[in-house]
Parts: sequence; C-alpha cells; structure tokens
Amino acid sequence: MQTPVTRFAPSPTGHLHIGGARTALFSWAFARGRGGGFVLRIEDTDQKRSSDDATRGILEDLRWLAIDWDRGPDAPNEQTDTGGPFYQSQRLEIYDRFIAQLVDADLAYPAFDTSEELDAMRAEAKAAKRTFRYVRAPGYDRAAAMERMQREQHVVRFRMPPEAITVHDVVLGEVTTSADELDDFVIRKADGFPTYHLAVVVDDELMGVTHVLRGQEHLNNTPRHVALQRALKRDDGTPFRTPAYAHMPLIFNPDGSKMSKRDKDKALKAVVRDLGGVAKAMEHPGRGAITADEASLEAWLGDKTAQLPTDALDGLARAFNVDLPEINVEDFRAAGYLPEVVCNYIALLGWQKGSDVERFTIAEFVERFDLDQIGKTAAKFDREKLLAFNFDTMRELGVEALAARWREWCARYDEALPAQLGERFELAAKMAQPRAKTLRQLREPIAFTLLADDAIEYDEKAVQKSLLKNDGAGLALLGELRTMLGELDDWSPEALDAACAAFAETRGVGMGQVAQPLRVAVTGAGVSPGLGETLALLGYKRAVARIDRCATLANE
RNA sequence: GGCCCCGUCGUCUAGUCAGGUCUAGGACACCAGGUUUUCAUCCUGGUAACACGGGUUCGAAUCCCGUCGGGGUCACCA
Repeated sequence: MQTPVTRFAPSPTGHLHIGGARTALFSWAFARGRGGGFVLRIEDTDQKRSSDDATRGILEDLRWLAIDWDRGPDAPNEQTDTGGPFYQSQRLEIYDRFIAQLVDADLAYPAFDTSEELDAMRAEAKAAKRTFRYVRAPGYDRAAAMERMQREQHVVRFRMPPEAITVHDVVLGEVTTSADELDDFVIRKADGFPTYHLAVVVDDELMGVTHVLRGQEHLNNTPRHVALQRALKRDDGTPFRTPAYAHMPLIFNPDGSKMSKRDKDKALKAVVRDLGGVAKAMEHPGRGAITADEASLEAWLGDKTAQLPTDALDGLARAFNVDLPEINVEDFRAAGYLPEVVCNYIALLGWQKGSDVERFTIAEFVERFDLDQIGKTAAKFDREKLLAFNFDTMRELGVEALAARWREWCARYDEALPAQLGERFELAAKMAQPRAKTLRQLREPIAFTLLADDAIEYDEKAVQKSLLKNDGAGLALLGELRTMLGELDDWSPEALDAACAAFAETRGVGMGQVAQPLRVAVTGAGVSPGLGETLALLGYKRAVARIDRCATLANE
C-alpha cells in the first residue's frame, strides 16, 4: 500500500468537540502507524462564523491531546511545506482556478437566484411533497450567463452528472446514491468563497490526502465529492483521485441524543429554571459573572433555540457552581481528566481490536489501530467509564508523577492551591489519590486543610456520635489525646498512626474510639483520609488549635 | 416525509465477513460478601444481552427477507 496521508480539517467556529478529537486521533494514528503524513487544515470558508480565537483553541486542544501534525498551521516547516497554505481562506486563488476550469468546460455554471427565490422554490416543492432539487433549466442561456456573471453577484453551481454514484467506504461498505438524490450544488458562494464541497475536494487532492476519516454525518456528501473528483483535473492534466473514505459512527449522549455544544446550553437553562427563573438567578451570590441584562437572559431562557456563547455559558456555570456536561476537549481538560485517558477512552468509542484489551497507551494504540476495526454503530458517551479510566490511570501514575500533573493542572485552573499547600502538596496528593477520579476532585478530600482553623463547621451528627454520646466519652478522650499529641516530636503520618494506636491500646479501647473524636475535632466531619495523614497535613499547631476550638464549642 | 446508515448485557464492546468450539466473553455501572479507625482504596462472588417475525440449514448472534426501533441528511454551514 502507498504511504498514507491523512488530515484533520476542522472548521474554526468553536472549541474542538470531543467527536472531532476522535476523528483527529484516528486520522493521526492511522498515518503515524504506517509512517505516513498527517495534515492539519483549517476550513475557514465561512467568513461569518470562523474566528482566529477558535483556531488557536483547536490547535491548543490538539497539542494537549499530543496529536501533532507535520504539515499545517504552526508546523515547524510550514513555510516550505508543499500543499500549503493550510488556511482555506488563503487559498481562494487556487479554488478560483479550478472553478474556472469547470465553468470553461461547462461542468459548472453561474446562477443568479436570490435566497428568497430559492426559499420559494423549496416551499413549493414541499407543498407538492416533492424533494427539492436544483437543476439547470433546459433553456439555460450559457452565453448570456457568462456575460452576466462579469457584473452581477452570483454563485457557481456544479452540474451534477445524471448518474448514480457508488462510494466504497472502508467502514460501511458500498453505498450507492441514485442520480435523482443529487442536484446542482453550489461550489462558490456569492462572497467569492468556495463551499465546503469544492474546497475539501481540491485541498485533499493538492495536499496528497489518501485516506479521509470523518464523521458519518458526512456520508451523504460523499457522492458530491466523488462527482467533483471525476470532473476535475490537476494543472498538469492528470485527473483527481478519489481517496479511501472511512465514515465513523457518531457519538451520543447517554440519552441517545447527539452530543453537541447545545447540551451545555440546555443544561444551563435547566439550572436557571431550578434557581427559580432569571430574576431569582440574578440574586444568586455568583451573579457578578452575569454580564447580560435580565431582559436578554429572559429572552434566552424562553427561546429553546437561543444559545449563549460558550464563554458566557462556562462563566455562568462557575458562578452558579454547577457542572455543565463536558462536550469540548477543553471541558475535559478543565474537569481534570488526563489527556492520555481521554484519548484511550474515545479510541474505544467505535474502535476495538477484537480482544479484551481496553486500556492502552497512545503508542500502543498507534501500533494496533486499523481502519477495518472501526465499528458501524453509534456509541453513547459514558462518563462513568471515562471517570473509572481516569481514576485507574491517576493511581498507576504514583504519587510523585500525580503531584506533578496536579501542579500543571493547578497552574491553569486553580492557581492559589499550590501556594496554599506549600510543601505539603505531595502529602495532599498522596492522601487524595485513592479518593479522587479527576485532578479537579483531588482538592476535595483535603479541603479541610484549606479552611482557616476557626472557619471549620462541625457536622452535628458527627459531633453527637463521636464526641457527645455516652456522656461525652469522646470529648473526654480528646483532652488526653491533645496532651499525648503534644509530647510527640515526630509528626509524620506513620508516627501519628502508631501513637494513636498505642494510645488506644493503653486505654483498652478500639482504634475507632480514638480516631473518630480526633477526626471530627480537626476536620469537623466523620469522614477524612487516614488519621495520621489528616493530622500530619494540618501540623501540630493547627491540629491543636482545632482541638481546642472544638472542645470549647462542644462544652457550650 | 424522501434518501442513507445502524440494531449483542443499563453503557462501551468481543463474537458476524469464512454458520457448529457461544449453556454468548471482557470492561464500566449495579448488587452481595470480605479487609479496614471513618470515607475511599483493595479482594472475592453475582445479576444482566443476541430488537421482533419469517425463511435457508442437520445446525443461525452469525446468511436472506420483512417489521419495528434509533440515528444521519436534505443550505450561498462545515
């Protein structure tokens, strides 16, 4: 087989979607596993929706996932690469050349319909229960049209040949589309930009792409692309080739709906409703993050199709302290998933080697991956399983490596934490490791130490159960424990555990009788990591301060 | 609605192309038990699926047809 060249061609209209990440991962792995090339191309032909910010975000997301490209934006040798530039908006002359080629051969033609006229035609077809198809009128006056296109705004349409087209898909097999399903589609818009269909075909040919991996939603477009490939010739006269296609199954939400950016919007609308509507939400402590006015929010809430920008969505979610569903790669990063785990998990969504092996490194994936193992069925995204994978990987990392990853994550999402923990950072990581499934959750098991000593709130049930019950037996023990702790000069977790065990031994009580009062006194709750670790994390001064405050409060 | 794709435990899937070794395997989740100073971790065990109906065959999860169900797509978005 020829050395493959694959590509990932995102449209920079937002963050990288998790489904897009899988497409990128598979394309990349396929090329890397066979010594092939991987191209990154930015499909920014929609002037209104594309943005540089989105492009930057997508590049960053790909890098985080460790997906690298050898040709494309920011590639080391971008300037000398063949096939560039890799932004479609910079390739307009190239597209125009091929469009002219088609028009000259009468394989494409200018059309002057307004959008109102097109809408009317569609409405008419719908009323007559016909499928709308745009085909060039039999009496089309080409000469007049060619003259008219010099001075009038127009689109260019491709003359779809009246024949059925069969696509040989690596995943789905042969898919045939009959001629009456296809019409004369637009290849250049009125603004002079090519449409996706034209640009993708021209670029894949010119960039030497041999295998196109993409989502199944593109399956219906493929016959158009094949028709274009058959009509076009390179400048040297050689015909375009049709690459191998592999359409991958879609990724769904657990409820079976398509996983999309709109899910976040939907989730936030539900949150605002739960809060009691916009007016109530504006009274929420986190309302400072709300930049929109009440009226526009009201309009948004009342309109099912209205969507807030992603950044506004994320801002509000933080303000209301709710978690929105993770949809974009950036969401998973912020939620504290490890990139290699995200790759491992999404690889499993629609791909399986035919064995029981589910956990693998990216290098192993590259080695094993092949197109014929891609499944046909859409997969529901299961966060529980992702969480389980992330948890396992965090454990396998070992404390030191985990702490390093946590630090990296904090630098971006929880800047104050490392400073707060100081040199106890690694101990905190060790304590939280078996109790957290994400880097973000690592904070929770050790949150008690982040509070000021006089700010901890005591859980009444725990106080009752461990301190006050049996005429305050626990409270009484607490006083002795304080003394015992004061005599210790080794405040390591091990020494503390040993001292508490010895104390219990001499008192003739179980370890639980000793541990629970102490635990409640220093953390406020009946639940915390191991007692020795819990005390060590606080240190002698803070632990004693908390014990004293607890005793005072309990006596009141 | 037209066209297209898909249908194995709750979820992701192995098995389907080359029908028997499948009383259908694994993972996540769930349930039960064990270890443990709490919570977790950890260990052991368990529940759970071939969408339905026909056909072909000695034999069907696997091949064929139909039904039902789910999804995609019908733009001067990609």
